[in-house]
Amino acid sequence: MEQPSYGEVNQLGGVFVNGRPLPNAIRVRIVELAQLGIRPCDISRQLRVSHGCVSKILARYHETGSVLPGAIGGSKPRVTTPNVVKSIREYKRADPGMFAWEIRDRLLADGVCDKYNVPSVSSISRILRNKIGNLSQPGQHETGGGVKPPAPPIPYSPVCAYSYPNTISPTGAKLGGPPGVGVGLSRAWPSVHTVSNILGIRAFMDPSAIAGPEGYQQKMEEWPCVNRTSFPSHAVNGIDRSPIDTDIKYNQSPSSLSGYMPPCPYSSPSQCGVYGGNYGHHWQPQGTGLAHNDSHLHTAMNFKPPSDVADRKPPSPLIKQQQQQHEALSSVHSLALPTSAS
DNA sequence: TTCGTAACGGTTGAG
DNA sequence: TTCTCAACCGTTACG
Repeated sequence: MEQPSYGEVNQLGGVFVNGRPLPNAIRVRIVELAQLGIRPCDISRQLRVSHGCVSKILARYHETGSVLPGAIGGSKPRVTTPNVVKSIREYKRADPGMFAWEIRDRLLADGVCDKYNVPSVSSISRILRNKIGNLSQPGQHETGGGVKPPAPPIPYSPVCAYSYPNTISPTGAKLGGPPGVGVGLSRAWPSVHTVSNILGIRAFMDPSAIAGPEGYQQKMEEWPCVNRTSFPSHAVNGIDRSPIDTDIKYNQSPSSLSGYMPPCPYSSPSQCGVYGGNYGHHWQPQGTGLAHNDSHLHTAMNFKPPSDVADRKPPSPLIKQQQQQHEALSSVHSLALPTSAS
């Protein structure tokens, strides 16, 4: 794919990459602020993220307990696994007059599939037509009961469980507005009691504080803060998402990184690129009085048990996701973000 | 003013 | 290797 050359600037002056999720750190921050009682509209203004996005992220968090973006791209796991096809074939063989909806019910009743991965009636019909045609359409293709069923052409694993993988899709970061858009937070939030100052993220969100003299002109791939290799690369939702490191197209070489920022003092899974990057020149959280009090944030970020999710989605991936998320959060918190000035 | 959400244009990755 | 398609993304605009 084409690497995004530039981020875009939204109406609030925030930088975003169209089509890509906000950095995890921002997502986490949105939830943190919300849990601190900050209104979504204030969060939107403060983080310069559209209120729609804030609303989405918070809604998603409330619904799933996850701040992580969903899995982008790819295809849903196929439900017509060889096992399902085999079962359908057996049902049809036992009762050639069986309707697709009956087969569907039977798949559910027999536990071959569950409600999440049971094929649709149309899918079953397609299976009957394409894969078991000689059984489903005896009038046309019946060649006798001894026909050896064709081998399922699909080489996927016969796993029925349908997962809804969520991935960490951290992407670019706030780098400041475009030339002329560098409206510092100090203008919109002049008080030292602003969310930014309270949480110590002014440099993070303040283009004037973080953008170079050329403002927002760097290509995305040149953004020192955009480097998804800095994100957790281990399993997400039970899926080894090690490729997640490579799916960032606008990464950078370590040399370029060091050219913009001191070596990240944080562990690699952290979003040092997001919060560090350019901001590192202006913001040295470690060892400062703005040391991040992550205890309250950890408290604030206690994720809801996915009780409501269990009924909506297969649970285990989400649990793993939340574990992943917790690690991500720990990573974020390990940035020693100065979320509290006190 | 605040908030929820549909529409939109974009990215992504499995098949 | 390339293409397709359906998932997701965040922004914008509207109510």
